[in-house]
Amino acid sequence: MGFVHGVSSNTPVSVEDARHVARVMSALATSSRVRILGRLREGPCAVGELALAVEMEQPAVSHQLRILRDLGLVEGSRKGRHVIYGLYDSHVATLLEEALRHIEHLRAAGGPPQPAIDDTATSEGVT
Amino acid sequence: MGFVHGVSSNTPVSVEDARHVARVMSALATSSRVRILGRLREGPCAVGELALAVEMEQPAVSHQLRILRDLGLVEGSRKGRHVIYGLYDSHVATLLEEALRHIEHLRAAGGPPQPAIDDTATSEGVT
DNA sequence: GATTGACATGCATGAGTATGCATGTAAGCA
DNA sequence: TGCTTACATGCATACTCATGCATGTCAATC
Repeated sequence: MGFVHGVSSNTPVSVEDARHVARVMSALATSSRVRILGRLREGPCAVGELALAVEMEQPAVSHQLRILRDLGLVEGSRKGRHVIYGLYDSHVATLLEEALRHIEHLRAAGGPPQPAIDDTATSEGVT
Repeated sequence: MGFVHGVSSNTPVSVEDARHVARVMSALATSSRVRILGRLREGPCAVGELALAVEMEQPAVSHQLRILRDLGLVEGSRKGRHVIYGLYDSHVATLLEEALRHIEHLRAAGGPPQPAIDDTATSEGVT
């Protein structure tokens, strides 16, 4: 059993922080948003283009963008009749990359318990 | 506006990866689990102790532990009549710390849009 | 100013899930 | 074996929330 003891950083997590973390992380708790952020990581783009890229309907994308915007993860600015969205800052990209790196790590490790679920219908709306 | 273009890492995120990320991150999407992980980060401990630490009822903690276990974030081993739980590996701690670092970053930046919601009742069961 | 294009928002629906309560199960102890 | 402690699991409930459809709004063009 490879437990991880308080090796160097055992700062207690306040309830407030926990809530804040949960809120921000909940943005990455849905694959649709992760895909949106993933696309945005490649560069800013308009809503319609985003919808095509992630294969979702425009209203759905707008809804998710609103959430991501409220959380301060993305930012949009009007450009003519388009609204170009992009990641709020590089820190967001870092967070996303850390998440990706993590699952990569899991894959490499052979994956701990890797649920048997096919995951095909995990909060996903597959048209 | 300070958009983040594809400066160096624009690897497209596959749908599969997005789902996986979403799944893992959903573990951190609830403050109760974040608190549990936060406590565990300080060192392994039994379920009852955990329940006291995070101020939740034992069954609730068990339920969340099951989820975290299924996701491979924590690990438990029987020690007499107790079951000691701990973070699965240091990578989990890293992920948690990155999340904490992120909200710290947000705070420092004055916080982008910091929703006006009091958040007092955001999926939380305040005894 | 009327029309078309591009997003955003409102509303309703359906699914996932966190929590509480009661109960089941494993492990020490008398 | 019977009892108590420490967790886990089942079930029911309430709630959050992602999506779809319809509609409203802002901007450019004719």
